[in-house]
Amino acid sequence: MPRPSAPLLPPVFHILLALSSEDLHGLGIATAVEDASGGTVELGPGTLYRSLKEMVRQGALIEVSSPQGTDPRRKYYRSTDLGRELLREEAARLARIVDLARERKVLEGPTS
Amino acid sequence: MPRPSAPLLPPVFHILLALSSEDLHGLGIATAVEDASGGTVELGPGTLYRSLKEMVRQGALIEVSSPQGTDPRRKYYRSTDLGRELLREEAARLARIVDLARERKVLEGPTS
DNA sequence: CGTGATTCATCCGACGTGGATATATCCATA
DNA sequence: TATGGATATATCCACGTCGGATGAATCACG
Repeated sequence: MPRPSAPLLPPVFHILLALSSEDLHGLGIATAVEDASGGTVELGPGTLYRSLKEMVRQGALIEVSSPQGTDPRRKYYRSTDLGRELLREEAARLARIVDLARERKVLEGPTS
Repeated sequence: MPRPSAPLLPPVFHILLALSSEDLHGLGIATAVEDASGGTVELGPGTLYRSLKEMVRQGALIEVSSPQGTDPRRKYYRSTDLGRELLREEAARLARIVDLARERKVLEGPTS
């Protein structure tokens, strides 16, 4: 069971971020997360479906009817107000950390 | 054993960030991380000392002599070039994610 | 001195992760 | 329309990480 408010679990955060712009189904979320992060974030099926189930139970996501013409096996998900709120808080938390890193000039250095 | 390049473990990242501005000893790092993150990141002794040992082994940190007048039991650590490089990469990775969140306007919403 | 606080360190239970695996069903193609 | 590969959801399990509990040494202070 995830923690109440504290830092969002990374998979949950990335799922919410993927769903911030459009409804997606399970595997669609996985690939969206994968290439939105440049391949640095991996979402195995175990983590994926476990997270989705838990997020629906928690009220961060709802399942919506599949768009016409798509594989009927797909289950599409949409972020709720709660989901957007959780995402916003976590993004703000990360933003503060990145700002701190900027203040300390840790982002400067060898141009990779 | 940590993964090769992939996302830094959060504790390692926060330790490197804490050491980016000054040399600190174990417990000093823990408190620095705690309040730099506004209390959202906790560093238990288990995670702390395990991480420090591993980071020294890996070459991300070195132990330095304690400043004069401080508790001699304290072991002070300093970030190495490798440590700064790892920190820079991870900070850049987080910055990309935050930027993506900004593009999607997820940071806007109820003024908390 | 001696008592409580500080510091480092290790151990262990709890939990999250992602791959392996299972099952069903869709789609392409012949 | 039959068949095989791809797709999709779902569960299970081994592994790794996390942080608290605990221990031991030593410091500061009355």
